[in-house]
Amino acid sequence: MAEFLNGWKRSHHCGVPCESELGQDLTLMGWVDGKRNLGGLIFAYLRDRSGMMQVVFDESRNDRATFEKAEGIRSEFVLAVKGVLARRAPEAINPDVATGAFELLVSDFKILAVSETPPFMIDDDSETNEMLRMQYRYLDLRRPVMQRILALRHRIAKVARDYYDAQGFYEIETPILGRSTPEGARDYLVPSRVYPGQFYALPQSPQQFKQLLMLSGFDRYFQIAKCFRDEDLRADRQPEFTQIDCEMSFVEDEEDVMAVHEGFMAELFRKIKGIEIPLPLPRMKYAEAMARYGSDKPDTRFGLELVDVSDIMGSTEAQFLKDAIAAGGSVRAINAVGSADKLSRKEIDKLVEFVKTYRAKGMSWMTVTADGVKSTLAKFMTEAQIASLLERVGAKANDTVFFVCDADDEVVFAALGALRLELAKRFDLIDPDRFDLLWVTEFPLFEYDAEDGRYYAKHHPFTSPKLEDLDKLESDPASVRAKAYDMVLNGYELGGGSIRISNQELQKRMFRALGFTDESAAERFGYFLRAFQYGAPPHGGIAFGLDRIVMLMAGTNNIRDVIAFPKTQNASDLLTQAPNAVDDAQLAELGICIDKRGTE
RNA sequence: GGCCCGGUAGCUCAGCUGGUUAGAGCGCUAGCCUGUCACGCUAGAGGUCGUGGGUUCGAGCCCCAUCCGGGUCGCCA
Repeated sequence: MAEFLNGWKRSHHCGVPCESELGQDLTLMGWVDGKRNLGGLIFAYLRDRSGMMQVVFDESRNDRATFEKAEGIRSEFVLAVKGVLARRAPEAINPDVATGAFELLVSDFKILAVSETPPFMIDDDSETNEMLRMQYRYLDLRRPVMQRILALRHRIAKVARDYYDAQGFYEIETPILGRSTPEGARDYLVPSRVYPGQFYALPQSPQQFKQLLMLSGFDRYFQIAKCFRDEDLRADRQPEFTQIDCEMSFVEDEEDVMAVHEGFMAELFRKIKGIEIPLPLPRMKYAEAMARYGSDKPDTRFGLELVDVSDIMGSTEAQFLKDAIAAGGSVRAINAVGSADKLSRKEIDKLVEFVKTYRAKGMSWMTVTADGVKSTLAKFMTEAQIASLLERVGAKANDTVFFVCDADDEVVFAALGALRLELAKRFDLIDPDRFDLLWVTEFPLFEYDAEDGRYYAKHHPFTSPKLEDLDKLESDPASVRAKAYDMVLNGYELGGGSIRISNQELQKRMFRALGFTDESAAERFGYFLRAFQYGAPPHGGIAFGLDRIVMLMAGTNNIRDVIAFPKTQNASDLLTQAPNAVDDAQLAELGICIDKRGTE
């Protein structure tokens, strides 16, 4: 049934022909996108990645064999079509299609491939279950919206290559098969056949290699790099993802690095969105981001900022608040302006349950009316305390104020940060056309892990501390700030980086602060530390999440939509059925013995 | 590992307090139709109700277990 092209050459893509091709003989190729058979006249759209063109088969014009063949075409058949491009009558123009004023009057055509009826509609309007879309990803990708997103992804990668090339960065590949590093995310491991019982690790990022490239004198490096992390997934997290990874030499100040890379973001928005982003971008210190937004990746497109009310609430009769503050915590509030008449008691209770998922023990609230306040806290407070509280958070009639208190500030921030986003979603406070870009700077260098009873590097152990905080490295590690920066867009972390430690003495102090002995540091990072003995230039860098950039520019909040062949939340590939069991001979070759009794 | 939501025709869904033969729209198949574009009209096919067990005179609906997909907390230097 299917025919060969037999010398036919495509003259145009389907979405391209316009005024200038009118009256010409064209040859188009593509997929049948719906057929309308009116009897002696058959219409269909032919679709390719550029768009669609209506093709017309006419019993009075076509010979009988051609017309009868046209009656047999079905959705998703692949056709090659020859015909004359004609203008449609004004009343027959389809304003919803880019080529809607034209049509191809078919003289001859070939069926290049037939198709089964697809399991779901190939269009942008149908809301098909994502499981099915992933099983038939090659069909899902035919949908115009998916074609647009992957084209966008290509153009973003192209802008990155052009921009960094123009800035003097070399694109250099680094290994996929590498060495497992103990700290950080869980590694994907690949067994070695040659060394039974030993493993390669897939890179979580090219971090150490790019720093070595700086030592090698390449001065500026970038790479569009696949990275792998064997951790649980989220709507914006996949086990394999792509970074635009950069590193540059002879910089010691964060500003030197940030200036180059905010230029990239501005270029992206200019070329992709036609939006001018004023530079420099706003900078916000980590401490401010946490205090105002309860997040190190604040969405600054709306208000509902956090307010510290510890001093006022600590002076009330509410013992549970006083205890938390005395234990080093705080009471903070969000004023949900104008929400009192929109939030029922039941909905407020739901919000209380919501913040509990962020480890908050509870949440108090206060609704303000013209007659006064109604609150779970009012019984603990004097009139004057209520008045100063309302003034502090700027509350007026019809506002609801929410309070979270905990002995651990992190819990307060996490709960109110999440509540803030939830309220914005609920009351539709976010302008979807707005792009708020900023840098978050001065991150803490360390993170204390209560379970392990030690400090961990918040970024990684090669991140440089702020030089002015050096004297606190041993005495007060929690207050040491890092030369680290994150780029944030609309509440998403788009990328992050740091100035690295290039000074050997400082690196040794850093390892000691992290609880490594000289021996254990050498054991884990020996080759890397040795490299720094041979002349390391000061350097720093950044890595952007390409998937997240595409996601935000495409206007989706699902990372799977911007990856051609994504994985499910359980890290499986529904199309290829990966991962899969392998036969015993293959395992034997790798020296791997799997105990199958436990797995049944 | 925890919590939450979902799984009924090819697709999207409805299915009441457990009660007759499980429905609708789209799609599909066949016929008619020369300006359609969500074509129209007529007729038709199409169901392990995710899977296994249980309760019951009777289960799509209730209970238990399990699989799959999604969201989220932990996790993600």
